[in-house]
Amino acid sequence: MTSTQSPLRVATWNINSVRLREETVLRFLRGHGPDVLCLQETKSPDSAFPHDGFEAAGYVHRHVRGEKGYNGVAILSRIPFEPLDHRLFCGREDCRHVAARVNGITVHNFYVPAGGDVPDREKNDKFGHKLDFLAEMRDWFGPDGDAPSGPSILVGDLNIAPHEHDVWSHKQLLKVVSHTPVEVDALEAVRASRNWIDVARHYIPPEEKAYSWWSYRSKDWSGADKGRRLDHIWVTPDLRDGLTGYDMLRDVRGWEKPSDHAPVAVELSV
DNA sequence: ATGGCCGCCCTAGGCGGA
Repeated sequence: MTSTQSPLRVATWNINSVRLREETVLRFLRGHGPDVLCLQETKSPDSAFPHDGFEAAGYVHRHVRGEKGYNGVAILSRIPFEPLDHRLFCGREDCRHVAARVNGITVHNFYVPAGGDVPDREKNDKFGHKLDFLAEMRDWFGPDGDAPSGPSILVGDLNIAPHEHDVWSHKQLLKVVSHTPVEVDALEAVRASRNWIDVARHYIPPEEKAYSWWSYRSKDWSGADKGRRLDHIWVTPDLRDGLTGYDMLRDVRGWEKPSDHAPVAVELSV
């Protein structure tokens, strides 16, 4: 029986190639020191995952699911965990989910499909895939689904910025994939499936802008600040009273050769 | 105010990202 009162810190980061940015991840681990780091878009087959550097940095527990070139998720931890079975979505073998049980808490790491350019499933299969993926998540966590029960944390690049101030311009992004009402509704249905708490908005007032992603295309990403909050940390209501902190690590987006996503992190006392 | 930028792949233009 695990019994701790020490804080558990969990971070999530779309790293956009873990092999290209191994040193960047190590810099983050040394500086921020989360207990658990969930990565998305590792873009690495498992046989080529850069285990050695993370091992040396103390993240000796790892659960990785990668494929060549696309997608890929991983959980790195300096505390022991029980690897859990991943779930396949939309009948595909792609690597968009991985899970583990840490100190009695189930941690789900997701990379939701981006959805392509056109927000219409009749014209764009990728958008249909995104909506179908979200519907399967909703059903899996819902009353008739068989997702693991008990205290849980759901993190990842969910590729949707749900609230008005999760994007730089609500009005200008209403028809842009990541902020369309149909996607926002689909994500809300996932959230409602277990009454997940959106930890960022638990701490940040709704009228305050909050972003985790800025396009590579902007010459001055920070000055222009046309971001979106695509990366999320949700917890089940039984963990609400354990929440002790939340961070969006914007500075990391400004490091040398950065990912276009910044890490976000939660701390809880469990 | 939308730009055009990244990273990947049986190395070079095409795909996916969002």
